[in-house]
This record gives sequence, C-alpha cells and structure tokens, in this order.
Amino acid sequence: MHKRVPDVVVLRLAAYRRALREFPAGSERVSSGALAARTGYSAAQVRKDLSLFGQFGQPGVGYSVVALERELVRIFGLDRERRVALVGVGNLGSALLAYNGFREAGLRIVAAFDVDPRKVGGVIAGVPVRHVDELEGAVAGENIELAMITVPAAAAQGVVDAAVRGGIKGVLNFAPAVVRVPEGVMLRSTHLGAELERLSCLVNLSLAGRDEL
Amino acid sequence: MHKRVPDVVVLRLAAYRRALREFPAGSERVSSGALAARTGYSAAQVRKDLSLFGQFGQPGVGYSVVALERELVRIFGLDRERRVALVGVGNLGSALLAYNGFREAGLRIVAAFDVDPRKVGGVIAGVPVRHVDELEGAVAGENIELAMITVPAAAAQGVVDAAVRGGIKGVLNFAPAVVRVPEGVMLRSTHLGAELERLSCLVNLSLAGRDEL
DNA sequence: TAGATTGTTAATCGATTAACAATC
DNA sequence: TAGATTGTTAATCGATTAACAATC
Repeated sequence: MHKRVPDVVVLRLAAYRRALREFPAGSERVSSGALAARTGYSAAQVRKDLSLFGQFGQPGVGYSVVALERELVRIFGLDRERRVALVGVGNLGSALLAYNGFREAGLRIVAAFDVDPRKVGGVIAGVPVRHVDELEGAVAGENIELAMITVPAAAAQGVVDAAVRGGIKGVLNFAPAVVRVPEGVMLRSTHLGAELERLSCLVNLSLAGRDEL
Repeated sequence: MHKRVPDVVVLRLAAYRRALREFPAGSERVSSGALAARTGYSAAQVRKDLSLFGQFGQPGVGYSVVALERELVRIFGLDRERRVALVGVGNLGSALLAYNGFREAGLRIVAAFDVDPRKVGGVIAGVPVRHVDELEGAVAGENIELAMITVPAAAAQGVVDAAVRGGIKGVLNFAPAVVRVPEGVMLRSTHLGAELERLSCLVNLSLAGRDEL
C-alpha cells in the first residue's frame, strides 16, 4: 500500500460507491463492465482503479456488491464515525448542518462555531453553536478530525490556524480565500461560485465551436 | 481556437483569475512566475495554459494585470451578464440565493422555483420564487442560460428535463442523483457531501502511510 | 546593451486503454 | 468444458516540465 493515489481516482471511487448503493436490491455480483456502464467510465479503468487497493474480484465471476462497497467505505475511511466541526453558521453553514447525507456516510458534525452572540448558545439541526474561541480546545479535546470552514474570506485563515493548532487532520474550506495549512494537514478548497463559473466557462467554450470538454 | 481544453485547465484559469483580483492595487504587470507563486502551479504551466487561448504577454515584460484579467473573464464567458435559474429553495438553495459572489462574476440569478405553496410567491434575497411548473416557459422566454438544481434527488431528473425542454445551455446539479442531459447541454454535478467524503479519503490515505495526494 | 520574460518546441512523466494469461 | 471476467502488463495517449530562441 505505497502507491500514490491521484485525485481523479478518488473522484471515480466515489462514483463507484454511489453506483453500488443504487444497485437493484438483491444484486449479489457486479462486473467491472456493469459498474462502468453505470458511471460512464471504462471497464478497464474500474479494474485498474480498484487494483490500486487490492484484489476484490473473482476472475470469471466479478465483484460481490456488498463486499466491494465495504472495501470502498474502508478506503474512504468511513467505516468508523469521523467527528467534524463546522465554523461559520451563516446560510451555507446552516445548509451543511441540515444536510442529512453526512450522517449516513459516517461523517458527524458534532460542533458548530460562530462569533455572533445571537447565534452562540443556540442549537441548529441538533448541533450546539459555540463561540469560535473554543474551536482550538474542542478540536484538541473532543476527537474532532475534520473542519468545514464557512466564514467570510477575511476570517478564514485565522480559524484554519486555530483548528490546526488543535490538531485538525483535514480542512474543507468554502471561503473564497487562499488558506495555508502545514504539511500533513489535508486541505480542500472550493466555494459556491466556483462550480457555476466553471459551468459558464464550459458553456462558453462549447458555444465557441470547441470540442466538448 | 479549436483546441480541446481539459477540465483541469479551466480549474487553473479560475485560480489565475482569483489571484489577479487579489493582486496589490497598482500592480500593472505580472509575470508567469509571480502568478505561479500565488497559485501554487508552475510558471511554465501558467504560460502554457494561457497560450491555449492566445498571446497575452510581452516577452521580457510579462502580462498586463488588467488586460489578462479581462481576457480570462472573456474566456469564462462572464463579460456579459448570464441569467441563471435556481430550482429548489431549501437550505442550500437559500444559501445560493444569498451568495453575493455570483453578481460580481456576471452571473445573475433571475428566478427561483419550488413546489412548496408556502414558498411560491415569496421573494428571497430579491429573487421571486415561482412554481416549478413555470420553469420551462421561463427558461425559453426569459433568456435563462444556466440552471442550478437544489431539489431532492428523486425530483432532479424531472426538473432538469423541464429546463432542457426550455432550452437551457448548462446545468449545475447539486442533488445527489445521476441526471442525464442531451448532447450539447453542459452538465456539472456535485453535492454537499462529496467534498467532505473526498477529504475524508485523503486524510485516510495519508494516514495509511501513502504519499501526499 | 544586459537582464528578464514570453511562447513554443522537445523531453519527460503519468494516466488511460487495450490485450491477454490466469481463473472461476 | 466453454464462456465470462479478473488483475496486470504493454502500448497508447495526453499532460506537465524543461529548455531556449525570440523579444522587449
């Protein structure tokens, strides 16, 4: 288990997992070809991607739907509960708190943080809102591994630094700002506008007579 | 202008644009090296990416900050207002309606749609909420080019079909469902859980002793 | 001029695809 | 057995990097 795993492989693994979950109840076996058809990738790519992590299939037979899904869950590290902090309880933060998909994925938002005294002390979607001053201590003392940042751009680096001091393992930044984390801390950045801007670019390029992306 | 533009290039162009916007006021010129330092890519890649679209720099001098940003805006198709519909006024839909970043990017949400009679007829963040039955007609008659879908998974394909019938050019799907669009309509899919699951995967792989992604 | 920097070509690197022996 | 399908190797393809002539 020492191979490098490209980002794009993680993206496809997530698609395989989703496809497996949506498989007709009662399906026991699935072939790389069937997974490919459901996800839009190729059978060879399905097998290659999975082979990075082990040998999960049987030649001539295929993969066990249940066992393969279990392997993917394990690869994603979602086979045990991961505790998550959310920082910034605005519109997007509230939407994330109310989102049900995390729980079933093993991702549990256990604490929310904000600076607004009207929000601190409240409870949103079952999650207590605490003052952001408590963030570092909470990460350090309450086994919080991941943090989602939904604060204004100007505040982003500060709260990321606090989470890092507390020992956070991964940061998902939704603030439209470049933030830095030390080596060893995983970082993903996105923001609400990004996807729509990229879509606009695709539409624009395709209309300009280019090939489809 | 007939080269294929890989998805990853669009991603980097967006980063260059953001970096340009954050450049110290008064900067007139920027080199590929300076852009690289700000975005974490390499100078050669900056030049190569830009060269896909034209020659924007001067040898020995660099790029004009203002002119390059204008070119990027043009490439993204954001040099004129693009009208956008939002379908599904839940938590995420409301967050998108309230997000200010779209307007300054030239993306204007002109109509929101829902099926809930308590929401239909209201106005959120200045945008009127209409019944989803009006979606197709609105797209066709009100020059709406892009649609953001924030409805439950089960309803996603139906509203996408309606938007497509109305002549939508691009769809950004936030529902956790696989949707299909005909050739010629651009589609991007993501959902709130996806990024956090990918982050979890990164953290898990890095802790398992793998190289950094 | 000398130093800096672009745009592009060639070289390298990595990812995808095709093919097939091994296996059920 | 014959048909199906995996895991992996080799071949192809595409993207990144390095290098440099051209230019300011």
